[in-house]
Amino acid sequence: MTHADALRAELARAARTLGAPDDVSPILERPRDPAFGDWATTLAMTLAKPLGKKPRDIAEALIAALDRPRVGIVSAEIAGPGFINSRLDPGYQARGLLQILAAPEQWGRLDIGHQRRVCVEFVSANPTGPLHVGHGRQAALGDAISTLLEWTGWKVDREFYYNDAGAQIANLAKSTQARVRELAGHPLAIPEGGYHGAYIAEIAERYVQQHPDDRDGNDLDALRQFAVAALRHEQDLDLQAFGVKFDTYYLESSLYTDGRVEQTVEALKASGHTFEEDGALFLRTTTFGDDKDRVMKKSAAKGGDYTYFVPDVAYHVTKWERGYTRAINVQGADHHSTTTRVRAGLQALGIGIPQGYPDYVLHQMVTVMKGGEEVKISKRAGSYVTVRDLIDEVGRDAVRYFYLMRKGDSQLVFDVDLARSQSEENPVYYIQMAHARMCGIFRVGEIQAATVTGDGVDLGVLKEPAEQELVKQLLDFPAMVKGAADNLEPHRIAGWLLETARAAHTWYHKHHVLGEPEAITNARLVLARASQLGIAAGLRILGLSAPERM
RNA sequence: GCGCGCGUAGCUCAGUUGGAUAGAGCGUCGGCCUCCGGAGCCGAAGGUCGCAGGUUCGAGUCCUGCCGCGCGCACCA
Repeated sequence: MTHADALRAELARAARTLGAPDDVSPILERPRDPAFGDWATTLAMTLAKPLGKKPRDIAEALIAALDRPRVGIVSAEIAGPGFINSRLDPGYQARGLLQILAAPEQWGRLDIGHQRRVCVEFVSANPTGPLHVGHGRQAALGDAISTLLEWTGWKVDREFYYNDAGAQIANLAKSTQARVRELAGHPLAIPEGGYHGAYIAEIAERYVQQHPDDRDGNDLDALRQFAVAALRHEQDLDLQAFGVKFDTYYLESSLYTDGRVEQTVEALKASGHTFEEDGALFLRTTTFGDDKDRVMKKSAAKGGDYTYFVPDVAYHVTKWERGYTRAINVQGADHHSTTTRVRAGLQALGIGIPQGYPDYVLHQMVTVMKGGEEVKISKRAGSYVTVRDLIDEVGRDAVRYFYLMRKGDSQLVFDVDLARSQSEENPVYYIQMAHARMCGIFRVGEIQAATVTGDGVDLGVLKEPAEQELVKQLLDFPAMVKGAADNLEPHRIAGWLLETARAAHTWYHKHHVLGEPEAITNARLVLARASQLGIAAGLRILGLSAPERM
C-alpha cells in the first residue's frame, strides 16, 4: 500500500462521515505548481452535486474531518473553486523511499493479472526480407508492453507468427529462382510482384553453393525452403541485435498441415454464417459489424485458395484453446481492417470467445528520412532501412528509446541522420547518465550501495525543494506503471524517466551527498540509492541498459 | 465517398483519463567548471492547443460540423 492509497482511503472515510456514498473514490493529483502543495484533490467539487452543498463548504468540512497526523498531512487549504491542497511532512513522505530500498525487485510491481496468461503477438514479419524500421517499432512496443504486463502480474508469452505460407512466399521462391537462373547465365526475369532486393541475389548464390545439382533452379520447393530458412535466420539476428526474445514461433504453414484451417472452415460453414456466391465462399462478417461480407475461399477461376484471414481466424482459435484468456496483437495501422474480420470469424464460431478478443495495439506508420528525403519503404523494390542499420548507427538503447518515447498512435518520423547526430544529445544518455551519477556517489564514497537500508536514518532532513521534488517523482512510479500497463502505453515510462532524470540531475548539482554532516549524508545516501534503483527499474521496463558508468 | 488515427512552441512530441498560469527535448540567445562526472546546471525568447459551435462550476482533453495530413476500404498479404 502506497502513501497515496492511504491518503485516498482516509479522504473517503472523511467523506462518508459527511454523507458521501460508500463507493466514493477520491482523485489525487500532483499540483502543477509545487507551491500548491504535495497533493491536491477534487473531491469536494465532485461531491457538490450529490450532497447538494457548495464545494468550498464541503472542502472545509472534509478538512475538519480528516485525521491529518495519520496520513502525514501538516497543512491543508482550500483553493480556487474547491481544491484541497495539502502538504506532507517531509520525513513522512520520504519514508516512502524505504520501500524501494527494502525490496528493489518488487518496486513498482502490482498484481492485477493474478498470473493469468496473456499472449502478446508482435513483429510477425513475413520471412521475405530483413526487419525494417516499421518492424522495429513493433519489436520495441511489443516487448515493452509484454514487460509492463509482467510487472502487473500477468504471465506473458511473447509470440511471433510466421506467415510462411501463401502468395508472398511463392513470390519469394520465384524471385530466388530468377536470381539462381541469372547466375547460370539466363537473363534476369523477376516475376510480377517479386522481390528485387540485393539480399535475394545473395541467397541465390548460397543456394547454388549448397545445391550444385540444381544450378538451373528447377526445384522450386527446395528454393522456397532455402530462402525462408535464410530469411528467418536473418530476422533472428536482427531481433538478437535488438535484444528481443520470443517464447513461441507459430508457423502459419502448420495450420494447414495439421488440418486446423479445414476444421475452422467446416465449423464456420456449420455455424450458418457462410454463403456461396459467384463460385466463392463468403463469411457474413456484416453480421458482426463489418461493412461488407468477406471472401473466405476464392472461386476456382481465381485459384480456389483461402484468403489470408481464414488461417488467421484458425490461428486465433489456437490462442484461445492454448489457454490465453487475453490476447494482444501489436500491428501496424495499415492492417487495421483485419481486426474486424478476425473478430467476426471468432464470433461466428460461437465457441465462447469474448467479443473484443483479441485486443489490438495499432501503431501508426514510421516514415524514414535520410539525407533530407523520405526513403520509400518497399521490400519488393529493395529500398529500405533495416533495424540493424539503425542499431549500428545509433546503438540499441537509443533506437529503443526513440521508438518508445512517443505514443504508438502518432506517426513517427525516424530521421536517421538526426538520430545519429543527436546520439550524443539523445535523451536516453541523459537518463542513463543520471543513473550512472547516482552509482558514482557510492563508488567515490567507497560505499556498498546494497548496504544502504535507511535503518535508523532521519529522513526528515531531506527538506530542500529539489529533494522533495525528487522524492515525489520517485514515489509516483507505481501509479505510473499501472497507468502505462492499463493503457498499454509504454511511452509513459519514457516520459517518467526523463522527468526523474531531470529531478536527479538538478538535485545532484545543487546538493552534495558525501562530505556533509553525517545525518545529512546518511539521508541523502538513501535518496541517491532510491533514485538509482527507481531509474534502473524504469529503464528495465523499456528494455534499456542501466550502466553504472559511462 | 466510407472507416480508423492524427492536427499543441521554429522542428520532433508529452499533457496523469474533465482541473488551477498548457510542458519537455532539439534548435536560438545569455550565464555557471578548485566542488560526489560539464554526457551536467541556471535563465530568456518562442502558443489563437487546425477552424466554428455545443455540453458545465471548469475543455488541449468529451459531443457535432467543417479544413488539412496519414493509413485502410481486393476473389492481395
